[in-house]
Amino acid sequence: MTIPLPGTQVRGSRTGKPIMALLDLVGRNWALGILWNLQQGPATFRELQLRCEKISPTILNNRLKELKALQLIEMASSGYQLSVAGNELISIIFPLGEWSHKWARQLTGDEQKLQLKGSR
Amino acid sequence: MTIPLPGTQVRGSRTGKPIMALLDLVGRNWALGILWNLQQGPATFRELQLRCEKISPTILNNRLKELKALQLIEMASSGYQLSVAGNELISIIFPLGEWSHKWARQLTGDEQKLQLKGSR
DNA sequence: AACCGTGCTACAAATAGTGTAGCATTGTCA
DNA sequence: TGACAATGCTACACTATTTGTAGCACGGTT
Repeated sequence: MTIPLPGTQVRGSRTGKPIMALLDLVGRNWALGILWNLQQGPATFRELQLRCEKISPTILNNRLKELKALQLIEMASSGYQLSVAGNELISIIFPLGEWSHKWARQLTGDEQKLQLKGSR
Repeated sequence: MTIPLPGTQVRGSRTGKPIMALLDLVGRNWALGILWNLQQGPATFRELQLRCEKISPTILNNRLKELKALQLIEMASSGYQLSVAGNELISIIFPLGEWSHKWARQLTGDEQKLQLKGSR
């Protein structure tokens, strides 16, 4: 998979509008999960595997490469950690944590309305 | 693909913490892109296909089903539109639009440091 | 030298996404 | 009424991505 560098053609946009590059990036499985888990502090490769419960090393490595190339994370002696930009990104997204609880309460409140089966 | 209902086991978390369900959801290709494009107002299925430049009807339909089940969008006479919750989600994420420009400028500024090839 | 723990790769199987074609339904309008 | 167009959406074959397990290569320790 190519790295969604803003300004180049990315999945979902030939114009390469930065937001589209960003949405391509975060639309990749685990990308946000990795950043989210790095909030708790730097982690080694294996530590990250644990924090992300069920990530495979292949995909962890792919995402790390992409996030590194896009300068959202960096490797220090203590392991992988958020870069300045990565921190900014996470802090924008941070309110999602609290919002998701409210959303979850609302959803399970009217569970009976959901069609959970046959989603594919 | 199963719908990442908070409270159930989702990709990346057996505990089903709401934030993990949410990250699973937005980590799916096009999920955020669809919500983003709905900001401009309601759209029919075909209109959405156009706004999302290159989405296939199969995946558009899958994402719409998921987003509907999770009550982030709803269908009205004018087409698909953001629900109240969907609007909240998007407004949290909205600052990403501006941030992505800054990020893009910074990235292209030190382009020579990137290894763009061989990312996979 | 034998033993860690590390980052990371190989590889086959499973899963997800793409792109084109087109079906079924509804609403127009002659 | 019947041809036509637009809609939501599915079929299907192909390709791309992810998963999960195994394990290699390297740099410390003991």
